[in-house]
Amino acid sequence: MPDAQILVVDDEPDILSVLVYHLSREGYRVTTAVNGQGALTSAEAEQPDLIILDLMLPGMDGYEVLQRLRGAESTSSMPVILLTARREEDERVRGFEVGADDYITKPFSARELTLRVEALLRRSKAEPVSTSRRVTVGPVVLDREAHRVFSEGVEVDLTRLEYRLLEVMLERRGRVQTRRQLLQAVWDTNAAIETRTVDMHVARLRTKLGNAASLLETVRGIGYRFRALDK
Amino acid sequence: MPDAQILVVDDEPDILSVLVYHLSREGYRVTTAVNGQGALTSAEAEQPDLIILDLMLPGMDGYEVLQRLRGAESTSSMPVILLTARREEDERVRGFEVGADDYITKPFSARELTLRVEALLRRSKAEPVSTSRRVTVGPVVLDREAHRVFSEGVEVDLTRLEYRLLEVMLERRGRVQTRRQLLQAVWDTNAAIETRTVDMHVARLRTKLGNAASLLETVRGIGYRFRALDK
DNA sequence: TCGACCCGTGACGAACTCGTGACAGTTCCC
DNA sequence: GGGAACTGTCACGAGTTCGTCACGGGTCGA
Repeated sequence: MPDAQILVVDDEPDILSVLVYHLSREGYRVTTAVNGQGALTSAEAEQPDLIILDLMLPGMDGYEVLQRLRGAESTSSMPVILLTARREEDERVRGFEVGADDYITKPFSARELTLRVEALLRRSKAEPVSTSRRVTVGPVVLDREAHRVFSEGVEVDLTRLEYRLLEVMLERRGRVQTRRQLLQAVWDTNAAIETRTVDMHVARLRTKLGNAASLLETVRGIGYRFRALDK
Repeated sequence: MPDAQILVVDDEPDILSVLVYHLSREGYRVTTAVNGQGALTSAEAEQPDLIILDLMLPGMDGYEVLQRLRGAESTSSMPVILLTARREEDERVRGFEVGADDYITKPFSARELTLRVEALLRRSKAEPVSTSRRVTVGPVVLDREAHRVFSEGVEVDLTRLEYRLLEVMLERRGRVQTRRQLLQAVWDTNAAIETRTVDMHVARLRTKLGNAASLLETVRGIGYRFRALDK
């Protein structure tokens, strides 16, 4: 975390200054933007290590900013924490679907802020999630070449969908995946499948993973997340 | 990894030069090609130790290049790293299916590049896959010179296709092979053959292998795999 | 020409996989 | 504390996949 640069985007001066204050005190370099256009420009130009983005902005709202960030090559994998007053699940779901990495609801404590910032920075530094023929997360090993999976050293026998589901969850470890996202990633095209079916497969996968099942966490109201274990 | 020769295939001058720069600096001999035809020719002529292949090429694209490499005897087991900007899963899956050994997504760091190159060279050196006169995996011995096969010390009499199928499975032991891959490897050219026919030959091969048949595993929904018994 | 062998395909049953409804357990909010 | 929303688990039927059998066409040598 030392010397990381953070872009804070918020149009309310009060909140902006609170954010800047806390983050600066923790030793981060902070830059700011007060609207969507400025956010995009700064993100592109300064390549910050993390962005904190308010959803409610004049003109272009947070979703659109996020969507555009994800669309551009140079910012597509930039860690983003969404900031919102709304507790609505729909909002959060939409946020994760558009590609948010984490979420903070107002009002928030300084401690919550820094914890989330640290966690996200650590995570994105840990692994430039890329595709290799073998993925290891804690006690879980997935070997793409052999198409085999081990949990705590023991081979586990997975069906095609279970394997695929695990593969996706491991690749996107640390990030919440909505049921819809999982459907899209695991079940090819927009299959006409109940989102509840995902739960079923998660359950089956968990029983087969044994003790490691606890790493596959439920995020109530949103979806699932495979815990990212930093080394 | 000292003195290994690498063939880099990319039509974009910028990326090509970056690749050449980094690889040369690491001490590799580097040759280049800017399109599919040139890649095939160079691979054939220079027998590089590794190929880095961009997916997006003018004319013949990376998949086709890879497919042709895998189809020709002298290049069929050449280690290939695919290079792509696309993060899509489909692309990756397709890449592995066609026979890529690894994958790098743009943008990549110099470090990631050299790590993957080293890993792959090390790996392919470790298992001198092809053209050794004799392949032994557990109780199964295939003697290329004598064109004979033994299972648990007993000679087994195989037909031409059975022999070829076993040979391919042994060469690629530990890796899942889809029916399509097997068709391509065993039945030369894109024969118009039902994929189910592969099953039939696997079954025939199994009965002849006796107890060793259990090493030739079915991976439901995917294909087959010969269990790798590591020394 | 004939028989022996090899090979590709269709058919079919067994085993497995998967999606869904139902219901119980849990969590969250008021 | 009570109710609503959400999640875990069970059971079951439909669909898929795979192993095996049977058969017919093709090839090759005698």
